[in-house]
Amino acid sequence: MLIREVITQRIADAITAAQQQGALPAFDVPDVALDRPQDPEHGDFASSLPLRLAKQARMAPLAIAEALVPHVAAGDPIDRVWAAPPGFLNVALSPAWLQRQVDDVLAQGEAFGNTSTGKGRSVQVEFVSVNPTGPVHVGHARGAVLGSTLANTLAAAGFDVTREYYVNDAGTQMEIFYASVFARYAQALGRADEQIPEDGYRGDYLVVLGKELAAEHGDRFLSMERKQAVAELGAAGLERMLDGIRTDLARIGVEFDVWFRERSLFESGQYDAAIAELEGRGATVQRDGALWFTSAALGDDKDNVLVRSTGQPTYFASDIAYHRNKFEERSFDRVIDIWGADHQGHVTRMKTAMRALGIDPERLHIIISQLVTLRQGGDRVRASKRTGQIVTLSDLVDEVGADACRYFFLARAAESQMDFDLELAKKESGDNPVYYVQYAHARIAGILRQAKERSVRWDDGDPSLLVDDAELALIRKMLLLPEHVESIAMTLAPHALPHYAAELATAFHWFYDRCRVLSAEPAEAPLMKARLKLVEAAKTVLARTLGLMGMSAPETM
RNA sequence: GUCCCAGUAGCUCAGCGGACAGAGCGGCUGCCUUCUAAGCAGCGGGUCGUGGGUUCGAACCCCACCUGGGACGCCA
Repeated sequence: MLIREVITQRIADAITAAQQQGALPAFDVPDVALDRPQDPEHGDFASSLPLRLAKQARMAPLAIAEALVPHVAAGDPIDRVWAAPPGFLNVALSPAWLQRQVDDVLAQGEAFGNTSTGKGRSVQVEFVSVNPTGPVHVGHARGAVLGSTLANTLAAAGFDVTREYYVNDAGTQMEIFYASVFARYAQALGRADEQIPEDGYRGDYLVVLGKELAAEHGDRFLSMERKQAVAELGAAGLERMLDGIRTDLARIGVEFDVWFRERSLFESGQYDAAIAELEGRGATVQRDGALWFTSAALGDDKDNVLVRSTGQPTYFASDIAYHRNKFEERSFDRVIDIWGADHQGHVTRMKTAMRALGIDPERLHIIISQLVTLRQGGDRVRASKRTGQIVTLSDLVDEVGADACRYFFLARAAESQMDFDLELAKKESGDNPVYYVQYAHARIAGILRQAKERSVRWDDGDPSLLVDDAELALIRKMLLLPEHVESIAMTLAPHALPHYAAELATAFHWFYDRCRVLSAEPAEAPLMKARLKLVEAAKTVLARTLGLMGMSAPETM
């Protein structure tokens, strides 16, 4: 049970008790609305409940707060409860309880930070899903980092998480891709007359791919029947593109449990079944030779084509089948999609489609990750594939490294457009928040390393000796991790994590500056051992936080 | 024209119904005989885009407008 839940319950009980004894009039007990006040003067927790209750109770807010104080059960973990103008109820945790949490953190080890929020419910996080027609660029990378961190955090919060990449290996764009691959392959074999289609993929990476395929397969596809050659060579090209995408993503620690093929929806009949169900529910109409989803009648701003007059299904149609598969075939309790800003217009119609299929759209959470602008000094480079200026993920990792890449992408809310400052990310100094956080971990590791070299044992250390403000502040900060995990699982906004990591590092650096840990003085041995416990616990929490963010926790720097 | 996102310190961004609006970078001052100064402490810096409204209380909710970005295709 999280400490905030304990406090919440104590206050709720206090209201009931106060009412029973006539100190407060009768009314329904609302949510306690517990805050973590910014100012330490206001305690560890604060409730503005009395302010909200004033009208209902017909009492002054401060009087309500004062009436509640004597009814909040005293004793661990609460040290003090008091009313503060204009009507807050403040709660301070007891130092003794805080000290004991050090042993608790050590006992939990790598599991510290876990919560039972998810209760084992299943959640799928589908992210990146870049069309395998080109390399991963920095805009996709933001979604990749966001998705993997969200997945890590949801797993920590007790959800059964599936990380999934949707491979668009069907549809018109792939036909164009296959034709482009074939042209580059033929060109690599000296056939200058083979041209990239009008709207084909012209990136240099396909020239390279064409040469590789030519080297591997020779000219046998040139003598084959054209249609079959394009299909077979295209399939080989697709797998190579996917390998490249997989490799690029692995460099920033992004991995998937499932690579779901769009084609499988057609092969298994699930696509037909989804369309048939929409038709059966009366959500479609034939018009101008095409099959339309009548989304306008369901509240969307317009209808959308499902099957073109050519008989070709649209991307939207197979995506509906895909989402039906997530909810119906695989029964995920929740589904989280992370899409780029250019898919924003797709959100409403997908939710509308779910409703048309009888699936509660509330189970589908779509996060739109906004554009990334790369900045190098004063110069700005738009990171968008369609403007022609491709800045690949691979280039970015070469430039700034995986950890900086992850930290900077994570530090911004998904819905905010962001600037990625390459200069700052590359700086190997404390100006760079990445190093600031990792340096704290390396400093901790250094202390523990030296303690071991001196054969110091600290498993019998007594945390009740930790009374310095910096020591208690560090403990308090450590204990916030599970609250952040829980909150991120609800808000799906992991950008709180890097901010928390920086705060935790600050708390440690302050402690480090004020409290010497290692000592050769026998008289100081008990305090040293207590501090070693604290330091080890801090290392556990910092490493876990970095782990959730997919970043490394260096032993030395 | 319609829809979505953003507008908070010189810059990049947190905060999104409560107690004097925060951090990092940049600027200025101090602090290394002792566990890594990739650190710590301090100073300076803001009509929270504008105008209304709701509320005991608004950066946060509602309405209108302004600015920037994105989306409005039988592309994905």
